[in-house]
Amino acid sequence: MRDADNSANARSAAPTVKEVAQRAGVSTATVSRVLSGSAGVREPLRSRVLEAVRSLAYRPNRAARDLRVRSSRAVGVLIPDIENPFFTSVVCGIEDVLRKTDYSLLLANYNEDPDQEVRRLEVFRAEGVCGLIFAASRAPSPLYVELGKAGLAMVAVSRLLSRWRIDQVTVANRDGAYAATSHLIRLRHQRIAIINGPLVLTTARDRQSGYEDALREAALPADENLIVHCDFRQAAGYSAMLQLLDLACPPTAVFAGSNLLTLGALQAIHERHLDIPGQMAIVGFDEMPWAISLRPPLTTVAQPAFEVGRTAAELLLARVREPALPRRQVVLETRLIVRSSCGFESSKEMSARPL
Amino acid sequence: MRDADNSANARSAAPTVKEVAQRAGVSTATVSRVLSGSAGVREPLRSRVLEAVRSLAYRPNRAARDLRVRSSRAVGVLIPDIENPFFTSVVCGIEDVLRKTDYSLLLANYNEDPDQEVRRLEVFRAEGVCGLIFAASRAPSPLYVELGKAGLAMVAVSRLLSRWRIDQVTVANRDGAYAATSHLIRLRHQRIAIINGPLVLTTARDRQSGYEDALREAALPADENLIVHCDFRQAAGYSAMLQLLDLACPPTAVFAGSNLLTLGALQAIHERHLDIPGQMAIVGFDEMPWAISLRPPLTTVAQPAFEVGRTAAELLLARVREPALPRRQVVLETRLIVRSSCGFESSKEMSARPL
DNA sequence: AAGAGTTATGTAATCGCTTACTCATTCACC
DNA sequence: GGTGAATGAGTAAGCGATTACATAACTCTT
Repeated sequence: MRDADNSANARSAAPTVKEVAQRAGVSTATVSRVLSGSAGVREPLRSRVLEAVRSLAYRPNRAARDLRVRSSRAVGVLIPDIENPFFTSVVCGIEDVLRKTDYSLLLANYNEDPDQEVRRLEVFRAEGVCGLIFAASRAPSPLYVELGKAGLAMVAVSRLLSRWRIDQVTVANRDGAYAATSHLIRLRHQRIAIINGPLVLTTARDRQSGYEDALREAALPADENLIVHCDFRQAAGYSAMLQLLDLACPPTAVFAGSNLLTLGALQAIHERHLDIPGQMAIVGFDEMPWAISLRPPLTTVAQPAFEVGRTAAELLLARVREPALPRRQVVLETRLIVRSSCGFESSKEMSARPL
Repeated sequence: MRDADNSANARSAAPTVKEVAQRAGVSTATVSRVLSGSAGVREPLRSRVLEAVRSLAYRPNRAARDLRVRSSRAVGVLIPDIENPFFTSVVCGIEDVLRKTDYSLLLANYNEDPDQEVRRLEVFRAEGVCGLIFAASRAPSPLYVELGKAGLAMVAVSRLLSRWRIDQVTVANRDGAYAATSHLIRLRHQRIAIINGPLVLTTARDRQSGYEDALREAALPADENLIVHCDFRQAAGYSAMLQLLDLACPPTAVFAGSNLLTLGALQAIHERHLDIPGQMAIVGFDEMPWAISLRPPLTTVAQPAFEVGRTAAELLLARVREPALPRRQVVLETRLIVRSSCGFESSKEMSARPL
């Protein structure tokens, strides 16, 4: 029962173990053993196999291996928004550790869309990834828990869902938000707004706490109108800022809960031709390589995104190799970088600010 | 010869065709036929199979399918720099068309490093992608041609290597650069510098031509000192700009040949506390969502990155399905977006500029 | 030097799926 | 109604790798 020649689409006959074995004068088992680096194959054969592999430019067929072993060497990385510099940095961190292993990285972006999110997850499942690093959407699919129950190694980054008992790596969101808000308070702002992501996400919830804690500590009233929640996209930040600007009594400062929200807010402020920080101070969350070239240079809470990625990859690898490991949760530090989008403690603008 | 139970890592027994067949009371062949949507399976059986599939939540095992068919349903996308917004937009475009098919996307980033580039390519090869969309590095690996010869469907985006005879999608780089430079000339600049990528890449070469053409046409001398080549990273743009600024007779305007170069140049100018456009005008290449929030709002040549991605994906799919198609090369338009980083035709700064 | 123990290699089954081929129907037409 | 063609469903052979088991080839030890 020969199949028809389907050469059309196929690359011209890649060599197989069989051919390598033949050329080296050994069995396929021996070839496989040499390649997997395992157990003993003695010297005469060993190098003959290696030589045959080299001369044929043999690369094992992944599909065959995966089928046989029932698990692949690929880790899936699922991010909400590939156009968000924070996540791209995280990906770079993941790559940095995976590069040194023989695991490969499958990246998928779901564009903050829960439907696409499950679609991508299914692809990963079908593709048989051996592990998954992800940042869930605002409305995370139950598929995650299902995959977890099925024994897939997983680690959540950045956005956590509080009740999940899986490995996680995130940053000190509360502290960062607290630092940002305190900075604004120290600068004598009284009406401080926050533009934040959806509270389902711990990211947003923790940043919210930091903001509220700082306000409370300074005995500043919390004005409901100054708190706006939206998704994490730039367009949302833009509308949110517009909404704040249109308030009867608008804020004098705003804390934007993520880089894209910051960019959106900035855009709105500029469109209204307001002076920053003179008429509106702004502090962001997340560092961007071009933050210094923004108008004005942006004061922001920097997250160690690259390190988040590195850590996540390390946790994942550890769990892939040792599924029964106890659950770990790592929290990395944030750092307030003061540039000029909020003014300075003793600046002229400050004293000129209307109270 | 039963294998040992390797349940440790494996997900708990996913259902197989066999089980579906059993439950539906048909043969595995029938199940497969129903699922592949092919040829005739008559009504009583057809829906029984579908029902069984649903009730077992059956998903075909990709590894098995790929092994059998000797080709996968995954297209590889290889980009030079995931932190470059241009490429992330391209990826979004690709995703947008792939999403509507049953092809999945495998994304890899090589971080402008030729070594990593071949590493990633090998992974794709091993993973058995059915097609490849890529932007090659400054020193592209011969592995590309090898893959091409082996019959892999490929399309090059953005960065072309002139002698390759493969499907390509790019933009009107010469025209864009010409427009940018002419804009500067119209604004009465005489010493116009260019910070550009390596000339091996058609991207850089074409932008160079546009720049030179505009200069020549205006009978402006081409000063070697004002032309600097480097890689496409932000750090390179930064050093390049510094180098220009340190010239005995520095330029009054600069055309930066990509978004990251622009950001780097901007940073250098800001660090030197020079006024833009008063002391240094700048025009960039590539649009960024936050271009309007840059200091100052950036005048730039916009490329339709998303469309580049869409087109590339469409070309690829067409070629996967019909490998013998004649080679196609599509060039998309660029558009100069004038904001304020170059000043305006009749602005005060212009007349005040020292000649 | 012979048996026991150890290690190196080969044999062949198997992973889950697709599909060429075979056989059993059904259908159309005279 | 009988024959040939067309169509539906089943059988089973692989795809290329890994690996349990069998076997052959060594070490030792006494």
